[in-house]
Amino acid sequence: MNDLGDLGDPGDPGDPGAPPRRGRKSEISRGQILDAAARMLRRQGYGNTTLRKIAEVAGIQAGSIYYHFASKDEIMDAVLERGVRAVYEAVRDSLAALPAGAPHQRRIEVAVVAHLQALLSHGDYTSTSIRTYGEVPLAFQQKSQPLRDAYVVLWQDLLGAAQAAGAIRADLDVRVLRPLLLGSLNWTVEWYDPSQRPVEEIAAQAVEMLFHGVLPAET
Amino acid sequence: MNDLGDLGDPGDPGDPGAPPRRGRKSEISRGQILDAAARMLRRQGYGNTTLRKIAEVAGIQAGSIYYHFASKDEIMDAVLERGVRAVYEAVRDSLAALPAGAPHQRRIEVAVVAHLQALLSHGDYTSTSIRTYGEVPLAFQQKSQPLRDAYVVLWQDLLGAAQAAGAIRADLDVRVLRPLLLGSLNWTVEWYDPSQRPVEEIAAQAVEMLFHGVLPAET
DNA sequence: ATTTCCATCGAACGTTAGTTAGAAAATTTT
DNA sequence: AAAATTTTCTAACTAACGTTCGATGGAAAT
Repeated sequence: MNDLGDLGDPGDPGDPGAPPRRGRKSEISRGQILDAAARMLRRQGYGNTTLRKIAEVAGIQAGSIYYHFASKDEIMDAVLERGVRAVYEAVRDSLAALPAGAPHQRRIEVAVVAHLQALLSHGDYTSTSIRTYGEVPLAFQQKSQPLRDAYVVLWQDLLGAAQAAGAIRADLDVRVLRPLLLGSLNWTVEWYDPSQRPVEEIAAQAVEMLFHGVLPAET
Repeated sequence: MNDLGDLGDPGDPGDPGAPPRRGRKSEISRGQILDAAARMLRRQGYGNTTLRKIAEVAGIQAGSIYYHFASKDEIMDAVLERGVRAVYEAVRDSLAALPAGAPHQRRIEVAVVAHLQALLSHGDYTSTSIRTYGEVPLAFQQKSQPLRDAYVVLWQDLLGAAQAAGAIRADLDVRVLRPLLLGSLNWTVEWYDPSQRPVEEIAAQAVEMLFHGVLPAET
């Protein structure tokens, strides 16, 4: 639910005994600001996204944002983290939902589908966290770095275990395979159009290509 | 040499009889400005790249930039176009250098290698044209659009012809295959580290995966 | 040595950015 | 309904932005 709660230090002045009062309206505005920010960040990047434009989209005044966030950077941070987290948790959970001892091939397939699904359905947050991450000041690249690293490790383990078990060709370097695969998936945010094809179709073809390649079977 | 000459409309006021004077120093500064701009654009995106920072990196004063370029947008434009052009021409030329009637599989392999090679060796220009393109005002997304479209058509034809000839599985949709493949290659600008592996190695593995997939051969 | 042109500087312009703070409006509590 | 609190607005500040322009340095041409 409150998938932002664990980074909301600013609203918590160090009084753990006090319940969060009553204020309900605040949550709504906060959400609208984040939605507006994510949308603008995705389309115009970090430097071109101004607080005044975010405020306009969110339907409030620029100064009012500071009631909810301490700075522009804090908004960026929240959007970025939410994006990675959505993808990370989707993949992690879909793997956990698999019966123990599921074949490696099936695990990889499930992870690919979950990654794509999360990426393309959470819209602006995930797209932003992919497109905008590289151009954001190092200071808060580092903030979401642990989560990003954990995600890399997740895939590395997944693929590494598969190769160790003989489910992936031994002549391929998993350290190259992984970024090539994830790059292919991540790039979909640049071209995928939901009105053209369902996500499942893209996912299915990606899995098919990944496993068997594009050459015709040699019958 | 002057690989920018064919887009240099601004410096060409419509007097084709006049030789370009003598000014040689100007070309140097112009190049330094572009290099600096490409580097900053890649790292900080469009909105965060300021003329003053570009000037600082180029070793001149902010105002001096206007002797060489009419506006900030013109610099962006030049960097962006140079990036796509480098990749487009590399792939086109490497295909043209192939003996007529080369097998489809070989043609695809050559194109992949050329794309990756150009992408990762031209550094900041190509990276910028990939990372920054999406967040730039529509006004001059359109300026390099024809070139980008031409590049898409090139790949579409390459892959389409291969499939028509039976060199690519008939059950795959080339309209999905193409962006998945190019996405995989384009994403390398985000992770590739020249000090770790030569480009050729990445290219070789990408081709191998593309053709045969990651599953072990069923012997 | 002087003139001529090229390239750069330096200081300023108007604008807009993120941010702040006190007043005003909504909302909730009593 | 009044009081207390939460949320928003308004108006301003400073800093930095892209840009302009006259003055200035330096190299080539006379």
